[in-house]
Amino acid sequence: MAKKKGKDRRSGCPLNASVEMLGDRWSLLIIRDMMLRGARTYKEFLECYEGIATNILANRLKRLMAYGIITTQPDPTDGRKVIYWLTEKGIDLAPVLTEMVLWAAGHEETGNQPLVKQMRADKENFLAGIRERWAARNSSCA
Amino acid sequence: MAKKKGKDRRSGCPLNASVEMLGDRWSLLIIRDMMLRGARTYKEFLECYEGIATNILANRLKRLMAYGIITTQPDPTDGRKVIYWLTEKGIDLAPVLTEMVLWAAGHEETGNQPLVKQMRADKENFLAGIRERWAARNSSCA
DNA sequence: AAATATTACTTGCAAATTGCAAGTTAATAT
DNA sequence: ATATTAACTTGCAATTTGCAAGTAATATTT
Repeated sequence: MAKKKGKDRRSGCPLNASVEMLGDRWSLLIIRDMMLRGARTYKEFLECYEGIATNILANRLKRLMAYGIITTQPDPTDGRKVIYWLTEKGIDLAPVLTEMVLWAAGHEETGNQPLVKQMRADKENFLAGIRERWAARNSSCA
Repeated sequence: MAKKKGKDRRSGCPLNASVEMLGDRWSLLIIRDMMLRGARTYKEFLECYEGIATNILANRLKRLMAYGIITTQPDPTDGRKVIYWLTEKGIDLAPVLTEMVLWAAGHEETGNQPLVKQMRADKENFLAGIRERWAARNSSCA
């Protein structure tokens, strides 16, 4: 909730905004877990095996909300849980994530080759699928 | 030159590699300055108006080199200067940057609208242009 | 209904990273 | 010869991170 200092001098090129919002070690991974793995609760994020610290997770979720990339809603069936959703702005990051995955896969030995293959084989179709699943989930809980 | 701890537990999905290499406030901006603005020397990076600290810049350049994203070469006409180049792996990040710019432009008010328009109008062509200029520069100095 | 467990956090503190200012070194320009 | 420039490095304070240990509000179990 600080982050007020360097904003002005980095406002020239569009990429600055993206880096401001996503340029850290965790934000994109959280978004990936929501987009690709169906993670929706705090606990699920913690368990997504990357070993993020709980205070950092809380902080990043707040930031992503502040940037309008995710929203929350209490779980109607369990009052303890909070459900995190990708907003439209959030799901619109799918092409970015896809290109990042494809880039890494093209230059490193990476895991989850089936996913990579699917992305490479038909990117547009892959992206359409992601958005479809997102829309379906959204409509079923609105 | 540290960065040895969390590597193992984040090696499952391809995105982890990308975030490991690029997930910070500066790396992508440096790459953008090379790709889009023709920055090639230490001084040019410092002057690219984002206000990066000089020690951080040195550190990030080292990291990007260690990851094979950039290389160096002494300037043949001025022994003080070091020229930084994007490798093929580096220029392959163009689609990632482009998607990031387009994403931000679609959801925020961002600067450099002409660039955004060009990207949106014909993404493939825009990317081809970037790669072409890169190849041209490379061949003229190899 | 009381005790236990779960979920989503917060807090405190040490360790690592960042940012700023001020060097340093080697090569060029004057 | 002297001053300037380019590419860093160093020292140190401030911020951020990561870990361990809470806490508060439900839900579940006995």
